[in-house]
Amino acid sequence: MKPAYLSRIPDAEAAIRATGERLTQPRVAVLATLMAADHAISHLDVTDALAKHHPIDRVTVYRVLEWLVTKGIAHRIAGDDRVWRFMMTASTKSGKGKPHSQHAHFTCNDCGQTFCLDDLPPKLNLKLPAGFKTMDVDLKLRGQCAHCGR
Amino acid sequence: MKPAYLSRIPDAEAAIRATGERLTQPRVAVLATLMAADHAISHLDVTDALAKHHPIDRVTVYRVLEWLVTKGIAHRIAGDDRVWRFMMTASTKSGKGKPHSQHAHFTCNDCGQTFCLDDLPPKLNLKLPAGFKTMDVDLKLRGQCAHCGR
DNA sequence: ATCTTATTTGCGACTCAATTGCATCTGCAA
DNA sequence: TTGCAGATGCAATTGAGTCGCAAATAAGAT
Repeated sequence: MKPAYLSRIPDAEAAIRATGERLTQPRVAVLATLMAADHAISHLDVTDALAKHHPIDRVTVYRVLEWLVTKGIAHRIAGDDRVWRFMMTASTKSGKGKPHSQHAHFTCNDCGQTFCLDDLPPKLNLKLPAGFKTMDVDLKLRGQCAHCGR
Repeated sequence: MKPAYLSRIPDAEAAIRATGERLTQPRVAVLATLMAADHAISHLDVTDALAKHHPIDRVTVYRVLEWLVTKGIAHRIAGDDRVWRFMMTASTKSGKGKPHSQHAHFTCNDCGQTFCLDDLPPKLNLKLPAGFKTMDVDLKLRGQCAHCGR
């Protein structure tokens, strides 16, 4: 069976071209891998997924991932194991708009996968102490995902 | 001027005694330091704070901090710089009850300090995808704190 | 189609928070 | 006071992420 990311290569190329910057093999491969994932993945997940058909240096994976974040194509999640995980931004998935500054992540205590819950939160009106100004919100949930729950 | 944590030593001793486990100097010193902090602090902050009067090995600080977390006295926050920071749980502060499973942290983009916002959220009723069960909620805010904002 | 050049990649070395193994020490109860 | 399970200190190790630099390459210019 072929790796799932192969089918996302055309999409990845289009997204990278849209940035106006260089279209390189590592960028295409990493972005396609990210597009094929339905949950947040680590740099190591990316490296492993590409090892067979598109081997890429670890450092390059780090740099491409970081580049995707600065372009607003992906976003970075701090895991409980001190490992960064990356995921397509919801806006990129739907193909338009800028990165959502407010979103929720769900990490399964059993399988360890992190999912991005795009629909949440409907609206949380927080009352901060006087003088505090919020610029970014990140809501993290831990529990049991649908797959591990049954 | 004396270190602020000295005045919390009696409180720290009482809290440790309440766990029914051993009362040791490192545990008292680390917990008193945590009690004296109004924001989340790293293991290095603890080590430095104690360096003069109660020098403690780095590894012991790590272990005591982890022990405090398992006892529900403190909780651990994953920072954006891959460094763990620790803070008293709200329930411990008020002196009763079990660790709150739902709380908010505010990290200042300017000074880098992380504060625990106990009052929040008033209530966020999340609708998860079918089959997902939430066991823990962590809300992280980033922005500008009251001190840096003026 | 080939050349030019700014960017990007790969590799090795490095940083640093955090962890582990183990010998020594110590709080606490008998 | 003593015995010892549990805690501490120290040295070595792990592993994610970063840095410097030479080699490779994408994309516009010739």
